[in-house]
Amino acid sequence: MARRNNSLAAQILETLEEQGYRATFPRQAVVNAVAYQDKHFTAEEIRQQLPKVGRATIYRSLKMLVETGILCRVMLEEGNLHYQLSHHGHHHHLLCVECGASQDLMGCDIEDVLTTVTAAHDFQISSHWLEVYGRCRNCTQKAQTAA
Amino acid sequence: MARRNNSLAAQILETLEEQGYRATFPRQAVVNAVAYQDKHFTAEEIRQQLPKVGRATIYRSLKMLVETGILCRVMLEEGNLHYQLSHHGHHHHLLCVECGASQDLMGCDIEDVLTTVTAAHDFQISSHWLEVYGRCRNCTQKAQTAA
DNA sequence: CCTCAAATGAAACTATGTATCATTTGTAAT
DNA sequence: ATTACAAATGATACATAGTTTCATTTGAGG
Repeated sequence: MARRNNSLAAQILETLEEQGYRATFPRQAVVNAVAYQDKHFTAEEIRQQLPKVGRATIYRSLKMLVETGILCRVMLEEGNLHYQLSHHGHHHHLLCVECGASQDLMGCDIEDVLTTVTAAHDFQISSHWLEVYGRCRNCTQKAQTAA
Repeated sequence: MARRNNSLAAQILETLEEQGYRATFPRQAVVNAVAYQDKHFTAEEIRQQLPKVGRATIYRSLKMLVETGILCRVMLEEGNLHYQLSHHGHHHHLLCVECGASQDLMGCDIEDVLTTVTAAHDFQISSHWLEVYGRCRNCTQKAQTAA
């Protein structure tokens, strides 16, 4: 697991270097940290895990990682923005409101629905943002066992 | 136009009173202001329009209006949360990135798609959030004329 | 081992709220 | 009309999430 995350971090750093970003020590620390997370996370959480790295640097690094497509932002139900690794291109998230787990929803079938529906409104879609909230398999089972 | 907005404001205040909220002067000012907006707006925009009302009161009133279902929040593409009147129950928004106009998307057809897609993930949906970005009819036409 | 742009960190600033608490005000009962 | 009192307000401080500025440091190429 740790190995896998390390190689993931290495892979991210490689991508960044290819794009002309310097592999500084603080940057590497941030990349390691985000590769290590198993849930969506906030900038402040990363900051607490890396007390030696300056606050501005954490925010700058996360912003850069979002811009390069390595991270994506997820919107929680209450309206808070978190970050998480973005393994794929366009995709959406199934967010478990119980445990915070997040699954990717690939093959965005709603595109078709949206094009049809919005055509009636004379609206030209450029993009959309969808978040789905609910309970993952584990948490559904737990709830049933408890009841 | 002004008359219609005034009656809208009156209607909102009536709803609030029915729910046990007192019709204070600052509160009426906020309700008038939000009824007067023709686009989604921020708390700060309302505040600038009502310099005599305290900042905390503006935020408290907006929160209350969201909780009572009179306002809803919309997420802009960059991640900023704005407010707008919520005329209906569950609905989504078509947000014009050009002029900021927002149309409601009723009859949420994506529910069905979501249930089907997420069943494959053993995920129990409780809610979802969708925002659609693009260009409204006016702005599409303007762009074509200009080109 | 220089050089210099890129990156950093400290600190101040912005935006968007929430919490506290002493004071004011609507409302319902008298 | 007066009063009583909870609800609401406003000033202020605090919280969170992020950006900006700028003097200093550092990584990478020559």
